[in-house]
Amino acid sequence: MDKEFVSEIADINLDFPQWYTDVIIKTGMVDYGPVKGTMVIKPYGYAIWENIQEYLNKKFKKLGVQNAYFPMFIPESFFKKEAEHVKGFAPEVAVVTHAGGEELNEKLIIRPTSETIICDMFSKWIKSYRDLPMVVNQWCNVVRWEKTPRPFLRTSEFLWQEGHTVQVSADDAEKNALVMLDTYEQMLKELLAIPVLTGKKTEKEKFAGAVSTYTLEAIMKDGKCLQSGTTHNLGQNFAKASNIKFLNKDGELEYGYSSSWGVSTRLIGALVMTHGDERGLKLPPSVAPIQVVIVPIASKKAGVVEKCEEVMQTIENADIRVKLDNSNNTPGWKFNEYEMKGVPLRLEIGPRDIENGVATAVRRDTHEKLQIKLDNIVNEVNKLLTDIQDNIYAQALDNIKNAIVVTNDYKEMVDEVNNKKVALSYHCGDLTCEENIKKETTIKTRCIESYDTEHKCIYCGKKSKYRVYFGKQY
RNA sequence: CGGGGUGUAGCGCAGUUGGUAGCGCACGUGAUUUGGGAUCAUGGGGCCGGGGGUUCGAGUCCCUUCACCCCGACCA
Repeated sequence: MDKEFVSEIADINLDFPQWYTDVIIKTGMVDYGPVKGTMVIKPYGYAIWENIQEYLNKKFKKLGVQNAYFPMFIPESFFKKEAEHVKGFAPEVAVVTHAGGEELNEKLIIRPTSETIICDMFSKWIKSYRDLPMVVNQWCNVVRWEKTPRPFLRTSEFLWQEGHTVQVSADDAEKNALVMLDTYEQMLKELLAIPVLTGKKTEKEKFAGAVSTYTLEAIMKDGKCLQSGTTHNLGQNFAKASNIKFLNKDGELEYGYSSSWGVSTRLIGALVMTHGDERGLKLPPSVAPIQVVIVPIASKKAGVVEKCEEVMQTIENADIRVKLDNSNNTPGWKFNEYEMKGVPLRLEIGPRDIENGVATAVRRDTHEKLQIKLDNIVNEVNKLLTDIQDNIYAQALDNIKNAIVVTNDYKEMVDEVNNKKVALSYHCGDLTCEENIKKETTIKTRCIESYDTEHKCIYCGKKSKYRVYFGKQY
């Protein structure tokens, strides 16, 4: 075969949506469920989710987060307590009207998010400032009846974690939202190798019922942005709706201040579209279900299978996720298969390698082929995996840098945004800066603003925060 | 919810003026193979998305319905 690889997925440059669908289906991450908008997360996709869970649970424990579980059915009356919340979610909730063969007295909402039910429980548990902060997380499914579903990116039912806290002060609630934003950013960087732009959502786009919403925006290979996580400072809005009151140090009764934050299985979609290439998935080693695949060459020749099994054991004992593919498929088939599945490192072991005391290693990220010594295999593999992880992040960072345009010229900014690029601009956000407001309202794209950095306003020259305008979005 | 498209074997498709349901891949079995998607032999697999019509006869024509995909408006 002349071709270096054989592709059974659409061309990433010609048809990105089809490429995405092909990749997630053909790598066995996901399948369509029988109900519109539902998906079956298959073992290869679920393993990624498990790795995300493992990472976050460790981080959460260090931050004093406790895991718990709340019911998925929410009484309609609970749901209606917070006016903005209802307005925001009503169009997409699923409602149970019948159960046990009878019509229910009170309809049950299937949670689109759990603020209302969790806050109701909190109101029973919280009496004093000594009970605070209350910090609880749950891993669960939620249902939002979306009109245009896509696997991982937008499904009628999806998996996520939702953390909910009650704090003693407005300041603490705000701080918590930012600490969690930071935690997510670290996770995206360290585990998924996805660089993000973080910022505060505009009034129009913030969470229904929140005081402020923070977001992490990742840039996909096609230039569109994907919201990859959010944290919210809910102020006293939900505390008032659910009657969460505590006695403060001065003996006064006060409403609590709450926050909430979540990331979902959408992260898997982000992973695919951030790193993938013409061969398919490209997974960072930290999150890859299979970090190393061993492909035996001429496996019927004496000693090959034995050597492969020995190497696999050695690597496995070092806590590296390794797979030995002893199937009857040809080596070429296996090369293509595991490249498509995004396995970061492939080890080929055949008679020639065994004779030389080496394995032929091929990197998924650079396609670089090198010989590594079998008697030092664990160190060599670990070194390569670390290097691959760093390189994949660097590549993604390059992409994002290329996508961003920093401009002080309004027209240029609009052009770039329409051109699917991401435009960074500085302005004061001051309602008295008329020119700013007038111009801004003509941009119809997602926009987030900084919450901690000061620059000069491009309109009036005053010290200001920056705003990031995204082109098309998922 | 608007615009476009597709439904025939697990997947990808063909099916002529309406006349016995096909091909490739995948799958089972046996053998030979193995450094970029192997070869031969042999075998299993179908309510042609659903419901109505027209007809001696419908995968094919007509009506209707459902599902899914893509592009827009709304959302993690």
